[in-house]
Amino acid sequence: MKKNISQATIDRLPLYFRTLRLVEDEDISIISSDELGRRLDITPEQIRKDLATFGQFGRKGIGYYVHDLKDNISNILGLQNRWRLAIVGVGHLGGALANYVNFASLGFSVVALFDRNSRVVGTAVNGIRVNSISHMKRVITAQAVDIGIITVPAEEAQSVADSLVAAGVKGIWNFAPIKLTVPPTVPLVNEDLSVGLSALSYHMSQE
Amino acid sequence: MKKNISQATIDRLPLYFRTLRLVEDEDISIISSDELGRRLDITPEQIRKDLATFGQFGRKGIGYYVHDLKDNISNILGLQNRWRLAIVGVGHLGGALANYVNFASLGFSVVALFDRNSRVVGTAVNGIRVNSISHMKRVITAQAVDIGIITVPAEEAQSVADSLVAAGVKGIWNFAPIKLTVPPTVPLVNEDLSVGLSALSYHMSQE
DNA sequence: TAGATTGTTAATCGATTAACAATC
DNA sequence: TAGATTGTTAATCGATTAACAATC
Repeated sequence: MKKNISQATIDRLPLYFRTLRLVEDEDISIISSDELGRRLDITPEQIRKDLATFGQFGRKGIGYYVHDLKDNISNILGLQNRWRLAIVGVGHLGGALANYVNFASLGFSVVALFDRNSRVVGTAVNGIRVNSISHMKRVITAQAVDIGIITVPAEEAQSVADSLVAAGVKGIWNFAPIKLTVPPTVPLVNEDLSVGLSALSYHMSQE
Repeated sequence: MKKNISQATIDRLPLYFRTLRLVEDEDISIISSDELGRRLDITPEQIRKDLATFGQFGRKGIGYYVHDLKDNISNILGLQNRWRLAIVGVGHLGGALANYVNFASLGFSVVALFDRNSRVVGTAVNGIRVNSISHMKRVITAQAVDIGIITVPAEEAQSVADSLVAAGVKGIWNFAPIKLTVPPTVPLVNEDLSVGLSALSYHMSQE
């Protein structure tokens, strides 16, 4: 499928998904774009437009069936793939991500950990043994890893990205504050935490 | 100052800042929008437009003085304020943020930690003692905390946000996957990690 | 001077918002 | 039927890109 879907729309889908799960837990079976918008501070028009990009999920005069819409969004986001994750760099942040419970509830599972430091290799985090980076290719193949998460210092990030690509991962989630170069066939999402914090600082400094 | 500056522009400033620091370390004193754009995969026109929003920092025919531009961006972002941070929720993620070295290099310092769990209260993380949430107001005042970081489960996040606002923080950085309601005078930035990971999943699922 | 490069104005592109016909 | 609500088209708004005069 090759439509032109904006990143803004894609980034709102997880918010819809998250809210539909909460609504479902409240035993509400139908929701309007109005109510969904109210819960997220997003206009109902925006929500209908976003959803209409992917199909007709609602019923005129009624609203959206919560369970159906949730499943549809899950499929649009590709969550049914139950992606397998590897974390490279088991420092504080990598270790925290290895323990992050919200991933599991979205169908992701952490199946491999890597670190360069021989003092960390061999230890276990959340029940997962830490491997040496030098064994990356073998372990990633054996564990059928889909996504590589980079939580190493910026200086090492490009070399880790290269190794991950060579090992055959299908996507990269990068926490290192540096621009990575990867083949266009490998989707890359950057999660530079200092961007958000700096933006907050900016807003706090205004008037 | 009350111009209408887009969030997209604000989010690019930390990238410029980060790159200027690297460039400065390479002992390069002048850089063109072209070279800066090449290093970040951003068009030079975009960079000039972003910077022109805040003033005239370059010299026609020459480029930008790296050190000056870096300082100007730092001031625009309000980093000279050297904000003081408190982290509420010392689980894996909160603990990782308490140890995150990149914050210090941007002028932020973590000065207080809070947790609800009495087994965690009294322990120290990165040399900082964990306080009970019930002492939030007193400690935040005493430590002159500017920014509250929320790393508690979603169910507790709104109540923590309310307490932080009541205690007088000037801004909130929220990692809990839930929409928070805060007064318009308190800037709020959401850092929902599952958004980025879900977006990656989406892109990996396309064709 | 000739070449390089900014700052700014104009043109284009894309995303959001508004309006409303369709229909439950 | 009357009221509610979607899906979609049209209008608006805002951000990016292109062009170029100014000038180092």
